[in-house]
Amino acid sequence: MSVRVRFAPSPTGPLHIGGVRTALYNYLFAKKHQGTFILRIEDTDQGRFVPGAEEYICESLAWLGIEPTEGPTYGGKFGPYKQSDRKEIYHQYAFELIEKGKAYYAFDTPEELDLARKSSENDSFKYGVHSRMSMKNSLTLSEGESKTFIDSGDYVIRMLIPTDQDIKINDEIRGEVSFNSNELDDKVILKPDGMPTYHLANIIDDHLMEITHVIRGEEWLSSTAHHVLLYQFFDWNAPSFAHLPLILKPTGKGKLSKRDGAEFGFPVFPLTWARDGEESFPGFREAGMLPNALLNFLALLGWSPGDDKEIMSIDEMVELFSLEKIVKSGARFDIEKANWFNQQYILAMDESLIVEAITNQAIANGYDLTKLPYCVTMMKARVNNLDQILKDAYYLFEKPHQYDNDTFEKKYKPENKSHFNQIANILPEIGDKEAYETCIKSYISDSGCKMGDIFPVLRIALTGILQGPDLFDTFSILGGSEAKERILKLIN
RNA sequence: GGCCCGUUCGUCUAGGGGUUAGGACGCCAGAUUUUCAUUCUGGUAGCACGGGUUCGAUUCCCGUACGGGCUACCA
Repeated sequence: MSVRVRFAPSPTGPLHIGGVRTALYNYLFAKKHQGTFILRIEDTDQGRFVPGAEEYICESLAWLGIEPTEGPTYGGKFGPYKQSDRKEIYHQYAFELIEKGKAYYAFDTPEELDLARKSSENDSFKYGVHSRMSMKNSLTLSEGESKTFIDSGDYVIRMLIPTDQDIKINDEIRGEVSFNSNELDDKVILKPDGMPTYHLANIIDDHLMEITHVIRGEEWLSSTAHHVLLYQFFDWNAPSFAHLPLILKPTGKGKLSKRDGAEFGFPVFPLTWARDGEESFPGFREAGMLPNALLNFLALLGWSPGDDKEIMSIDEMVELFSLEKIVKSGARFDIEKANWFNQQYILAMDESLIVEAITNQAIANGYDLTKLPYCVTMMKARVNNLDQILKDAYYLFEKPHQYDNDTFEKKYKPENKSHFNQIANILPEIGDKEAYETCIKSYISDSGCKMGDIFPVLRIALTGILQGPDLFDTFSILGGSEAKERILKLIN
């Protein structure tokens, strides 16, 4: 049987970075086994539906290069791939469970359930084996009473959890995990609006779509017992389960979430999410992160190939990937390491592609595009994300905004003023790095002044700061008259 | 609170009954560079604790502690 895995996000907003990793692992696993990677949209909660979220998910996967081959916009013969389009299917199976005596109607109002919870100790109320007979449902009410509720459509369907049963799950990552059914609640599987809950929809779809491996976050581990039971109710074979460790906040206190980006100062979404009248979130793409660097970093957050290999292409990851190598414990998100990966990818990237990538930014700033290739050559080893190049090297395109006065005062000796004037005057109008280097160095040796007195000041004159690319490269890209102007401006 | 899962340098991890416990990020130092960055070299730092099992446990078992997840008519 060929491997079929699915990534099943719900369109409630932008796709979180943890979701991206789940998608990645599913993708790697599918490719590794020449299987199929499927996208399924889990939009059973109409109240949480966010327009544009589905498009965002697809765009993110496309940007990262881990696209599904089956899904809403990708086609496939197991559709529809959006759960809201499968409502009737779930109905049919929910009623089948009622007929089989594996589920029942419940009529308790949300207020009544709330009350039951609040009046229990520590909110320990559970709608299950010990409490269902004192609640309002088709098990406790007369047939007539039940029928009245059912006819009015005011009901939910709950799964009937068996008593005293051990449910064992053989997780691909964690090994055997077991639950006792007495601790499980009678989960709602069909809501009053006619939509299924995640639990029902999920197992029906996985079965119908012939999913062989369910690879998802650890937050699902607890409810897997319910899912296994549901498979048993239907007499279906359950797929294999693999529950991934969670990606934690940098502090380790809790899983990384939506607003942690603002809290810790880095994106937690692949693409920027900005909608009118909505809270917006920055994305890695817009922050200058390369998709393969992000993937590489994410892959290693919870998995390792078993040796010391760290920089890997997607193909290499596919080759090396295995569920057994996935780590069991949660991993903190470390932006420093993500930046390092990005830097490595920038260093290895073809320079013409970098130029291409930052051209729009240069146009927006009104910069001279002919300088871009040279600028990239000079700057690429000095940044760890793409949009930092033009931010850091703005002085190659416009006059310095400000000067490092402390250093200037420390390095500039008024008695050298004439030397700077001289240098400014002998600069060739155009020339390569060597031309400027020869010109200035020979002046220095002829005049007997010290490099240490001259270079730092020239650097500040040209760029405003002390650190940056090679001084003579900077002269070359700026040209003689611009350099002269900047030198004269500073020393006068 | 209950149930479930986890715990190797600050972080991501390799390893696994006998190892100088390995790598990477970060940090520190040195080399290179007119500066910064890159690159290179070196350094810092770890098996949560307590009991077993064993000739020997970081590794296996049991507890404890700590951390995380779930505990909805959300996914």
